[in-house]
Amino acid sequence: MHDALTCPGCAAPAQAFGPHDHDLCAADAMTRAEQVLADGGHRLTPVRKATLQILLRAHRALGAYDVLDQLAQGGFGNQPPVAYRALEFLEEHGLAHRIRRLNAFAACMHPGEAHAPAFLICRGCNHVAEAPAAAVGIALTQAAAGIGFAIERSTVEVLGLCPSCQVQVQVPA
Amino acid sequence: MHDALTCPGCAAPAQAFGPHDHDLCAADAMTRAEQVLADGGHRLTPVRKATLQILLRAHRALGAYDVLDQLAQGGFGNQPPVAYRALEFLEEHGLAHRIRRLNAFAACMHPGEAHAPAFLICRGCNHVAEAPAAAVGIALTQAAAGIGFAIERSTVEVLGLCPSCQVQVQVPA
DNA sequence: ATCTAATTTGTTATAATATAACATGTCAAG
DNA sequence: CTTGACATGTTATATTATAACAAATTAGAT
Repeated sequence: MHDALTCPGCAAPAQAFGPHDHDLCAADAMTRAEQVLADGGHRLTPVRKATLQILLRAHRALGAYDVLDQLAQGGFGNQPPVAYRALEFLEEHGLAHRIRRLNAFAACMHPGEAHAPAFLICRGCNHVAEAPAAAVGIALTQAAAGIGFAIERSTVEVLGLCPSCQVQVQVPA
Repeated sequence: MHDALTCPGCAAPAQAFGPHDHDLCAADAMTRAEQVLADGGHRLTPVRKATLQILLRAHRALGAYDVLDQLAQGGFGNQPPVAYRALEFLEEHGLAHRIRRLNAFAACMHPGEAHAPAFLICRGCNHVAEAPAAAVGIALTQAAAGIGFAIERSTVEVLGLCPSCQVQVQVPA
């Protein structure tokens, strides 16, 4: 059910939906994750590290139970809270993103950098890409400021068709 | 669990989180809903109408099972698909919005008008307001166009504190 | 070193949300 | 007044998520 591929921020925008060397863009993510956590005085424990590695290796958005299966295979607990806790921890610290439309989670490829992620979800190939959405964040902040609302977290997700699927797939999922 | 108040588009932006006469702004919604559906050759059947009325009267975001309870009390079926089908129908036709962060649904107060809704969810008082987000839509469209992605539906939700809760509530939910 | 307090992990159980599949009913067009 | 499309009802189950508590581990204080 969860076959949504993703590599947010992994390539330049123009290549986000194209092929690229995921190992290269993911290689550094773990290191930076450790830095981010160390800076904040938090720990990248075994389950958390394994969870992040699962997301990084998957190179796509995974459901919590998909992650749980892989954690269990790795010798960790096999009950839902094991996965949910690790995923929530990663999200809290900006190391993973939750994609609500898919009930799924994806590794963040540029932890530490402030960013309000905007996800482009292709209903043709199920790829998920993170768009350069600084302008979106600014527009949102301004709209909120207009009525005195203080934004803390944002969810920006769009569903549509990526370039290649615009040619091949025209039927709604 | 679902006590998220909402009245999207019901008042001017500055009053979105303030008091206002909901009956006035909701009064017209049903009429416009009927027009929108008639124009498209669709039917506002009893369950659908009842569902929309439930959302309008609630004046807030309701979970599908909350809606279902009220439908059942109104003599309709009491099984989940009854509510989900009506809610999905309303959403498809722009008469209701799904708020994914809350797993909830809210009536749209200005059906027919093209709009990519942006919701402001206050974690203090659970109010939900729809922000004037034309700029957000434009920014999203441009970001997507930059990589050739064709947007079909968008989800824009932010969590934070509304003006009054910024004074009273400072503790995360 | 080792005690203590806080954090983390594991487990049990269950809650909350959502959909598949099929039977029945309704409605409008021909 | 029949037929085909659409809508509703129902049964059953799938999927996603959390509450509550026990056991283990870790970091810091002494």
